[in-house]
Amino acid sequence: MSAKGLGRRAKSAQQAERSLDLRALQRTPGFMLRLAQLKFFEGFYEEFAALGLTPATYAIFVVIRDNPGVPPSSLASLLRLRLPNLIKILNELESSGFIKRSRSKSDRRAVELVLTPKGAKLIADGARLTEPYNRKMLAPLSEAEQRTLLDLLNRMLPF
Amino acid sequence: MSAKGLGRRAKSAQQAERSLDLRALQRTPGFMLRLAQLKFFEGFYEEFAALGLTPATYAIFVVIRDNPGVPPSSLASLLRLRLPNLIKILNELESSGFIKRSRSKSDRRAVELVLTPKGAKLIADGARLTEPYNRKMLAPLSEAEQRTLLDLLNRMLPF
DNA sequence: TATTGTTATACTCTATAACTATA
DNA sequence: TATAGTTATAGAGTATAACAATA
Repeated sequence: MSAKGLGRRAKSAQQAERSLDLRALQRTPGFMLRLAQLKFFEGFYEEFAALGLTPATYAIFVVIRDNPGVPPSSLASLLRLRLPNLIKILNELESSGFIKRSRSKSDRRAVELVLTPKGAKLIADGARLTEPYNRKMLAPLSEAEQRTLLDLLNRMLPF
Repeated sequence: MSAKGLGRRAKSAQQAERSLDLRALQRTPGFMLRLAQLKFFEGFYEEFAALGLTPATYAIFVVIRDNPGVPPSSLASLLRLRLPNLIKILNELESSGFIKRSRSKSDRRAVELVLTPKGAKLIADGARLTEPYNRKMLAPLSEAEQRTLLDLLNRMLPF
């Protein structure tokens, strides 16, 4: 995914768009969710680019931080990633020294994931950017509305 | 994108997940928006597969239907697609006989998009599936909450 | 020279199949 | 036989560069 938005277009094209009838899409929750997610992801790349974090690695770090020893299979299922795709990311995070893999003593097939001190530092730095970033993305809404939105999203999902 | 969800996993893995601490992600709007969008897209592929519609082609048909003559550049900007990627989809829709391209008389660089009767029939059939599909996706919310969610998403976006 | 549409192409994300090792 | 992890690989989706036709 890219950090850049769509490029600027000619004035005439922008004017043509303003006069279009978009009411059907505005009443389409799936389409509006896609736009909202794009906004959050594009904003994320801008805010967290200096740390090298992506939405995916951010979520991975958070879950391992709060659940040391979590296995890759649980992580993949929670984050809605296919296991082979998660493994590729974990390989990079481990070879960069952010996480460590070890085998479970009770079941030697199972892998236990933990953050290294370097990984813990990275997500701690990232966590400091999180609140201002979310505030910026949700700026058009009041604080009560922001809480409502988050509540409705949680209730929509089997999470 | 696939119509299938993640496969079923072993009981022990599911139990391990239930005991995980996910509160940080649940308070992360960008992550919850991603999950919500995945739910809508996966549900969409299930409901609209028989018609051959995807979320992208559905939105394209709706905008052309409500704005006959809309140019590809406006369409791409509205739907947050890059123009070259939209062009590929338009090529398929035109060669399948769903849309028609013609050159503007006032500016012969500009293309004007319209639905053929075949395309109009397809989106009319799709529109009939839309309300039950949205109701199913939003089932955990009351009707007032569904309206609130849509309103908050609209207000979050410069749309 | 700038704009619209288009082609070619590369890169990222996501998906499935098949393998290893443990149980 | 079944499960956890891994590798290899193919397929969407999305990105940029460069070109033709027109303004």
